[in-house]
Amino acid sequence: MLDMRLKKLARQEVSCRDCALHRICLPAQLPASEVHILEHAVERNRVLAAGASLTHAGRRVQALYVLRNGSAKCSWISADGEESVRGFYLPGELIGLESLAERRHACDVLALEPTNYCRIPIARFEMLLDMLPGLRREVVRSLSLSLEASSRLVTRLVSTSARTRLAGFLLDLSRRLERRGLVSQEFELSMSRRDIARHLGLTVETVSRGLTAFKRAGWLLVRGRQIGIRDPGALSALSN
Amino acid sequence: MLDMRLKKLARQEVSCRDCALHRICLPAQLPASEVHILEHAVERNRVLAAGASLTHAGRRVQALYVLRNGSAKCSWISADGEESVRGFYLPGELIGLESLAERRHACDVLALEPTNYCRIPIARFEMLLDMLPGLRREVVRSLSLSLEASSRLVTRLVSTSARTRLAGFLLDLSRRLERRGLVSQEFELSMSRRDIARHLGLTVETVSRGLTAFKRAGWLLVRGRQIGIRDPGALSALSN
DNA sequence: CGGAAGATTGAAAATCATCAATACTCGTGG
DNA sequence: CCACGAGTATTGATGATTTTCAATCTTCCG
Repeated sequence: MLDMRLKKLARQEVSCRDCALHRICLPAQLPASEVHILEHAVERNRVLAAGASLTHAGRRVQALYVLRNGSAKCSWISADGEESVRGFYLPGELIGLESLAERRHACDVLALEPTNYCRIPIARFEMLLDMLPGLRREVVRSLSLSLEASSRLVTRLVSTSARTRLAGFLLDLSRRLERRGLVSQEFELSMSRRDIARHLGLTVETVSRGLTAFKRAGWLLVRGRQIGIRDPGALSALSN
Repeated sequence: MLDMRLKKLARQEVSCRDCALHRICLPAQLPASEVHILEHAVERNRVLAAGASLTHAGRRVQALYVLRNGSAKCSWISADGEESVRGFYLPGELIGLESLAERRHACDVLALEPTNYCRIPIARFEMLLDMLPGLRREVVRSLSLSLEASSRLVTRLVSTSARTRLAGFLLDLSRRLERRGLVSQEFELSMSRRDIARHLGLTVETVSRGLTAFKRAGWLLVRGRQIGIRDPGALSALSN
């Protein structure tokens, strides 16, 4: 018994159920029996230094990933050398699903801060997919949700005004943090202004000016990367 | 034998294999045995007048759809009454997958021209999903591809210049038509300039000016909604 | 033919990008 | 501990692009 405990401590966790993310992560809706099988396929406690990358665009997909803490950006360098940032990953969000069909990663995923993550080798995952009906449903669900999130992002990007896009971005981030049980009104941006700009199709300067405008309006507290949302209603009214 | 033929004619087709889209549609990569089962669940030969809608945002998902000809737009009316166009569906593209998780449609889908389509009731589809491993793989693949397409759209929208977005839109449309074995250099836009504008986050006027600019540059033939691509290379260079 | 919706074009105003200068932050080494 | 420097962020001035407003033209359908 004690032996078990020590082993558990040494490897931090053995089970997905002990994980802080068990309410959000892939196993959340899975029957216990399937979780038990799935977690044997998961390589836990992997670490990534800030700036290190998880995937490279064009490389073969070897595994799926889930961050346990920290955050990552998903970006792509186009032919002319410009970087476009497709999005940011928060803990519990499954990484790599969109590359399942093509078998090659569509973008670089790069840690924005020191990060722990889980890794699931793709071959074992696909095997399990054929075995576990619950996992299957969860994957379809997860893909479906990603697609919806992507659609929302499109809606946000289509809004012509820079302020609107910025407000939408901040609110989306806030909502995703809230879902993770984190403080959603006060948080620290892990990404640079440049990353936000590249993500929203704006320039660094416009992002910066937008933030100070929100600050002056009393809607936001901004100190460097520390953000406090003071008037979500006003931001929401803008973003719609 | 003759009886069978007549019946077939009367209902146009009974099998997915007889369909003109069999190379692109969902059953394309499916083993024959599974196609056989799937096609019993498909309601064929349904029609939709131009302007009629297939789904309404917020309504429960009853079925998935695939257009057989014609085209549709996927749009969403935001709180302030503004319409944002998430995208356009061409024949063979599965409609409704992104709403699978939420069980409610995320947007309105509306026919842009007189359209025939297939309908698959969602309950039967989900039952088949548990029975047919090939179908499962195809659905995951299809979702994964949609997600990738959505990512590409994001990349396009993030490009700051209006011309760039417009060029990317036209090339994407051309590629999708080509994949369907249709003429990809000469085609008719089924959507209005307003729809294109709402889709790209621009105004009608900017879209119009962009098209005439491309025309003057000799890259495009434009006569109303009739488009001829003369210099795909130039457009492609712009869109990257 | 006439009317309505869609599309184009022009001129003005607003927004955003670009260029440039300055300030802040953080980690490193003196 | 302070200074330095690189990377990051803010701010200002200018110019380009895009929106907005308005007028005209085209197309399509009853």
